[in-house]
Amino acid sequence: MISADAIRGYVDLMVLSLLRQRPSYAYELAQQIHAVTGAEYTIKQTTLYSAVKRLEGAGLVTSYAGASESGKPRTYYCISDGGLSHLELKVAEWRDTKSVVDRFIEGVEA
Amino acid sequence: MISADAIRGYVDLMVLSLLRQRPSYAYELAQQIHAVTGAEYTIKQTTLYSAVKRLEGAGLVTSYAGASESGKPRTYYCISDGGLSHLELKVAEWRDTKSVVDRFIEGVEA
DNA sequence: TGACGTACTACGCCACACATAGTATGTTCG
DNA sequence: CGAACATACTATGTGTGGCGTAGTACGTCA
Repeated sequence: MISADAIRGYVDLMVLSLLRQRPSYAYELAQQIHAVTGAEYTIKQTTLYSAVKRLEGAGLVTSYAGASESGKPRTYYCISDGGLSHLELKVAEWRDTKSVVDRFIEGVEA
Repeated sequence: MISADAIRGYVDLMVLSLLRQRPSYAYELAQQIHAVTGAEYTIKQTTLYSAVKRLEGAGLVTSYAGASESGKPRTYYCISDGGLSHLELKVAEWRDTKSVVDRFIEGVEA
């Protein structure tokens, strides 16, 4: 089980990388995150909804009104060009962070 | 350069892993972090001092009054047994987090 | 003598993940 | 038939951790 503290700062990266594959809506993104993490991390609804709004406010995703199969309105999100470059930056930073943290824990038996 | 957001949540891990090797004091820990990260991350004094106090409050490190070469008082910190087990837990969690985040960014060119 | 390095403290801010709570419709099943 | 459950989303507030800003105090060295 992965704590919120451990994942903090990487929700945006998760959302953007999912939206990079195809447009989606918040509720589905939550399910995908659950699935991709192998149920190791279950994002809270509030966390995810505020994340997508933050990303939209930053121009990294765009939204459009769609509908579910049953006709219920549903908000879809789509990654923007800015979102794509942001994602690449974040991925690069993630790689740096990994190598740096790993340097500290070398020699620590887990 | 690694942002504070990227490293957030891992300062404790860095400090504990340094103290695992030998006792040290806050100012030196900051220099070590700078060195180990290859200057990619420079921790702020306030961040570090609050981190060691937090760790001490949690019983993960103990402190003792020492002195610098010039005789100036200096506070040394030493990892406790609790700190060692906490470090191992954090390292395990870090490995989980790495594999989970990596699953998202597979296929993203950096 | 004054700039720089060492060693540390105090106070407050802000972002992000979360807690808690609620709305509203659709589906399923006993 | 109705009650639980899933879907899809909103509103408001809290807490933690890293940082900004600021200041203290001593030592060394040019």
